[in-house]
Amino acid sequence: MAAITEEQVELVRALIAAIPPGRVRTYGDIADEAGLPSPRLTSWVLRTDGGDLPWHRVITASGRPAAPVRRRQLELLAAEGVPIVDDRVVLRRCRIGVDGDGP
DNA sequence: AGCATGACTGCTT
DNA sequence: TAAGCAGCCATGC
Repeated sequence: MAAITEEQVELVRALIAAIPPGRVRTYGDIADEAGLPSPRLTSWVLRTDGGDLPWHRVITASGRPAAPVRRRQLELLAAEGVPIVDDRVVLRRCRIGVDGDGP
């Protein structure tokens, strides 16, 4: 029996599904919102149940997509209008839940 | 029971 | 900016 409940997993999926086009969120943000004890659990949910979810809208805090799918994600994100520079997503412009205070 | 793995993050060099 | 290191939690062997 996993330490996390089905409710938590469901919440994670809901949060990911709620991400609007042209916007992205990090694993850590989703984990925090869903109440997961660690951002690694977000990857776990995505990897196991992410079949019907817009997984491409979930990226690492580095602004770089996950390794096994990074090529795919960059293409999908770019198609949605997400600003990408040098194979990297511009989080300060498309990240949700955080307001870029500006440089 | 113990060790290795992974779609991670933050801090330090 | 990039690279290295430790912490993190569930899963698989």
